Amino acid sequence: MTRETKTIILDAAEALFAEQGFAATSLRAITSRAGVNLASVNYHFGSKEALVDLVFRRRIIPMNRERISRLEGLESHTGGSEPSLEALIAAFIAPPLEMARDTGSGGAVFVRLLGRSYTEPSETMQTAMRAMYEPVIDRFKQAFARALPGVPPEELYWRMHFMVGVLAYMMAGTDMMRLIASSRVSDPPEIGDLVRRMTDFVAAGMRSGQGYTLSGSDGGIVEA
Amino acid sequence: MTRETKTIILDAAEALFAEQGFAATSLRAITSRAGVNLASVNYHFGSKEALVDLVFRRRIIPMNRERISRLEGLESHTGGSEPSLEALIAAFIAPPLEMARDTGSGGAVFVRLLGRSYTEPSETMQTAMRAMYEPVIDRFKQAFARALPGVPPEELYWRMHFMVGVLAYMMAGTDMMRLIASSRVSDPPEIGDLVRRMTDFVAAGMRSGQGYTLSGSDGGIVEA
DNA sequence: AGTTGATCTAAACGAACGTTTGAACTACTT
DNA sequence: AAGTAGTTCAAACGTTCGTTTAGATCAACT
Repeated sequence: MTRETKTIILDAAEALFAEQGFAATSLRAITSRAGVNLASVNYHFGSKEALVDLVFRRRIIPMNRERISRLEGLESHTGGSEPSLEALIAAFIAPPLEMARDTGSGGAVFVRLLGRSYTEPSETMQTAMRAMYEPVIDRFKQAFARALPGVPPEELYWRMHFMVGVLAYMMAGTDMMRLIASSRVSDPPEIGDLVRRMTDFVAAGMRSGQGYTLSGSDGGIVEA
Repeated sequence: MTRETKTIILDAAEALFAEQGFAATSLRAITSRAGVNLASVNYHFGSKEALVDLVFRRRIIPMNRERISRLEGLESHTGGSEPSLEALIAAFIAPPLEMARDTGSGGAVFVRLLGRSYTEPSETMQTAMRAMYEPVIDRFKQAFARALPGVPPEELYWRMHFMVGVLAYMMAGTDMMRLIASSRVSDPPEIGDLVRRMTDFVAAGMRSGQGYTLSGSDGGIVEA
């Protein structure tokens, strides 16, 4: 069956890309893991590059649709009042993290791959990511601006950057600190817990300096 | 001269790794850019893998020494009182970000590379990073625990994760949002500004739920 | 001047890469 | 039963990879 082979290849490629990266993963490794012929990739996808593109497109598009959907749900169900900052953040970060939970359909593997790809420098990857993320970032930026009227646009821009950084790192799941930590804590992070921890952290960061915190950051610390 | 050739190769490799990643960068590309013979890499370093290792070791070790040095400076100069949370965060994030400013000696290029490598999945990279980061993480963990007595160890563990995530993403400098942003803001981020913005964001996040914020999340971490 | 040890050079090694080819196989139509 | 369009297959294409080799070049010391 046509459909099956393509899917099998996509799944195998996804897993290997997440484990080793794009350049380090050969078509032979992919087809071998998928149990299909080497030529299948070029037959069904045209090239390795096109395969990479489809691996991402297949998951990112529904994931971002889910984000937008949750955001619109928040905006319509609150009546006149604005959705809370925490709700906005959760709408943005929960879809990928919940995807990480579903180990069955390969979502978990993809999330790791996506997390790594946020910092992928290749031109192809950058433009592809940009195209897929543009509408999401735009919508959320407006929502955050309404939820944080006291934060100037430039500052908000940076804080959204910071949020993306936190999310990308957790998605990549490198767990640098876990590898190191002398005091090992709860090993399999519960997704609901993680979303809540992250939401609280990011929300506090986004509100900082608005009179909500006691943060006494004097510029003096910076220069040394 | 022995010293020079090794250094020239290290610089060229560093730049290309940052631009394209490890696997996508060939020894021929490195030696060509460095203007040396192809065999030089194997002669001076033994293998490509050993070259990669040295590229990191050369910069990370002094960088982490600087972090520890700033931390010790804080701890000794405050007399009896503990250093502020903001000061601790700045001691951790400023060295790499300031390194990103020095475009002359290649520091800027290395910071991008290092940021990307936080999420590098290869076994070699992971264990190398672990060995270099272990002492730093341990020391800062203790300092943060003293500065945030109300945050339970497990929660603190996650919040340090979040801090590393923010830092790694900014170091990688992918600027996903900048590529997208319809409203372009200040283009070359001033390092001092960035350190302050990031410190404020992370500090607020680290303190969240301690009664310092109005964060309305229902999480059970409420501290008197 | 000549020997020695370190460094550089050009050339080649086998292995692995992405891609292409033409024939075999499969399922379905007429 | 023959034909056809879609798919799979083994094999090979030319290229590039990391690494190795043997000889040239150089600086320093007896």
